[in-house]
Amino acid sequence: MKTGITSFHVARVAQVSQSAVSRTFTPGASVSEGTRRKVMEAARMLGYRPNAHARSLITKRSRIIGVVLSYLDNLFYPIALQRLAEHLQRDGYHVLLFINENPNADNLVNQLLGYHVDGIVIASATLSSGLARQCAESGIPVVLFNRVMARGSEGSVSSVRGDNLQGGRDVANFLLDCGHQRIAYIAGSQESSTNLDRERGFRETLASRGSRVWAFGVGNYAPAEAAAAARALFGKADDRPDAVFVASDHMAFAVMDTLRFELGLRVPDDVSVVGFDDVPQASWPSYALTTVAQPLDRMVAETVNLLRSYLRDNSLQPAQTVVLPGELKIRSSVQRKLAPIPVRLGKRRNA
Amino acid sequence: MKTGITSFHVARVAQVSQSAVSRTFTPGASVSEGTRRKVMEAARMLGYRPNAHARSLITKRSRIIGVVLSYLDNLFYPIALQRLAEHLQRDGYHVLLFINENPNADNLVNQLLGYHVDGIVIASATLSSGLARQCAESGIPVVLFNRVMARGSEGSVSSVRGDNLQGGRDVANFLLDCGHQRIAYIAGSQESSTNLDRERGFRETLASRGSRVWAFGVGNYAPAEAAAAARALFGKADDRPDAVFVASDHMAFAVMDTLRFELGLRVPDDVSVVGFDDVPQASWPSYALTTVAQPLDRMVAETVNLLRSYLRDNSLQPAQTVVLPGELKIRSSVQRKLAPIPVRLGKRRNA
DNA sequence: TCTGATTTTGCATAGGTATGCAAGAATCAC
DNA sequence: GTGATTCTTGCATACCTATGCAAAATCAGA
Repeated sequence: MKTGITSFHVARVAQVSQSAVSRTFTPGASVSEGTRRKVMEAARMLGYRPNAHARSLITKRSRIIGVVLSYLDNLFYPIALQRLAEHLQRDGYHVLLFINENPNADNLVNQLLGYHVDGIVIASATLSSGLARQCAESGIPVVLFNRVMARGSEGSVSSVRGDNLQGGRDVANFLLDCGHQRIAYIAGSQESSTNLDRERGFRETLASRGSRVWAFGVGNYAPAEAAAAARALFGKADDRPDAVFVASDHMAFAVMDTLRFELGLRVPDDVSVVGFDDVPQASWPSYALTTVAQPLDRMVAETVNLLRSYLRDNSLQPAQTVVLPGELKIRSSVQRKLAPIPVRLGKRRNA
Repeated sequence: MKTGITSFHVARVAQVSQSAVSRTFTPGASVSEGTRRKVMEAARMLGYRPNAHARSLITKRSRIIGVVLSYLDNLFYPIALQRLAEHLQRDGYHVLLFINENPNADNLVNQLLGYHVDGIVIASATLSSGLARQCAESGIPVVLFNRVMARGSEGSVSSVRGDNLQGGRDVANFLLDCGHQRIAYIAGSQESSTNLDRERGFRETLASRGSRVWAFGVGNYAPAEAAAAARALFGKADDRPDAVFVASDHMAFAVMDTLRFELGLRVPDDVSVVGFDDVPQASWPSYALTTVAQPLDRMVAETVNLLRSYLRDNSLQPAQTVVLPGELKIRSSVQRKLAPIPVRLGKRRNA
């Protein structure tokens, strides 16, 4: 029962030519109902499956999408990956997974190009932007997922992302509206565009309302580092922040645990906490984390749409940037020190 | 800058034959240092990469491993996937991802076989066992990850898994040793081998020590269903269980949240909770979940080892079953009602 | 310098499929 | 029944690389 059955074997059994077999398995090709039946019957008997490599060699389409990720322990990415793979599978495409362990991913992209993938989705925050451009130059559509190109190469590849800038603004407005005075920020990776945008929107809005970031730490999107940052910011009893915006839910959980179980602080009574992403755990009662929900479903759908449009006519289409609005999910991790005020109304009022 | 550069183009530029180009990119082939340099130089200039499809067409090795998963929201699987991909990448292999949405994965396996993958890892609990055997018959090594074949086809494919049976026993012994009397069980998917083994070890050990499962619910490995089961088991005030073993951490978190925030029960004071897997969250202070740690690293390493041995000499090797011991991680989600007793000592004592 | 051993190189082909082209079969209109 | 039209079919070839084989080049030894 070796896997050496080719279209020629099927052709012989079905008493037709190899072309007929090929056409039977090519959607839209011209085959009569009679031969189609004969071929299908023979193929079923022999256990024949068209060789995808031979097929893509001649059609120049592999029906494979390369996906680059750097870590999967933050649930945001596994869920995105799952949805993406499901979408693509429905269209007959499949995901070839690349884990970007060390920062220099140049070796990785070479392998990727060797597979002649039909498209590339980069959902990692640690890829060099030059690398992404190199992919685009090979004629393969590249979509950055939840990421934007570094300054200077914005126009070279497409990107789909949530509105991190506005998300940061919304958090700032919400915390000020709730009456918080000493607001801290715990950053993600300092080089990632997600963190930069969230931080900028946050800082600008605080400034525009006469406030500022009271204390600052860096978590690098790693829970352990975020916990350490929380210890540093909240360890001393005097002038402790009364609220903290953490650049991702994944870090925010670690921060909350550190505040509660290590430092003996209550959330939200002593400290309010806000996250970003709205991963499933954020809604679990243990955390009930107020957070900016990323429009994950729409992000995946837009990513697939972009790829589809590039694949349909592979003429050089201009790179597109899709920015989708998020939504502030208000849960009980933030204390309302002032009487409830409709969010986003008192925009010019001082805190 | 199209991607149509072949070994012939490189050969012309480097003033050598196409064979020389091919040999330069084939490890171990016979090329002189001079031609190798010329070829590498020309390849670099033209941006040449060997076409993986043409290569696998002739070598009959795709260097692709198909991985079948059905869901990624339980962190156990994304982390396993990441480790697996990293291991394989180091060996020059890559992961082609298949998400098994609907139970009838027959369509899925056809596509898989079409890619002529070098191996298949099935890490999903919802694949039909007949399907797995069909893969094995095609001459492609199959490894079941964290899963065992259904009865009747045990010998057809290899499997790597933690010792679920012993894990269930350990939990039973530990809960009895701690003095619990009314012990409940919330099951995973009733068809999955993981759940069946955990449940069997648990029940048998309870029985051998004169106890039994006091109450029973089914969570199907889904947090929402597990929460519903917890409501049903603990909703009434009289004869409430004093401990519950939940078949996975992922469900156990939902159970703990339901107990604490919906039913107003304290963990572990009112109810002790034990999980299975030891995903990262289990050690977070909010849960501090006592659980059976799966030997994830060793499971991945053994999976890669099995695949490697099959790939090295593709003669038909017998299917192997690797069972790796887990470890009970004792945290604060279980109350010790009796004086501390060394675990696993009083095995024959009645509860 | 010559001989034999060894390494390097090029030629030619195989691997499995899709597809343009022309010929053959079927259908249709009359 | 005939000619025009559309559908099917088979032939031949292209896609790109790896590799067996034999010729050529290089090397070692005297």
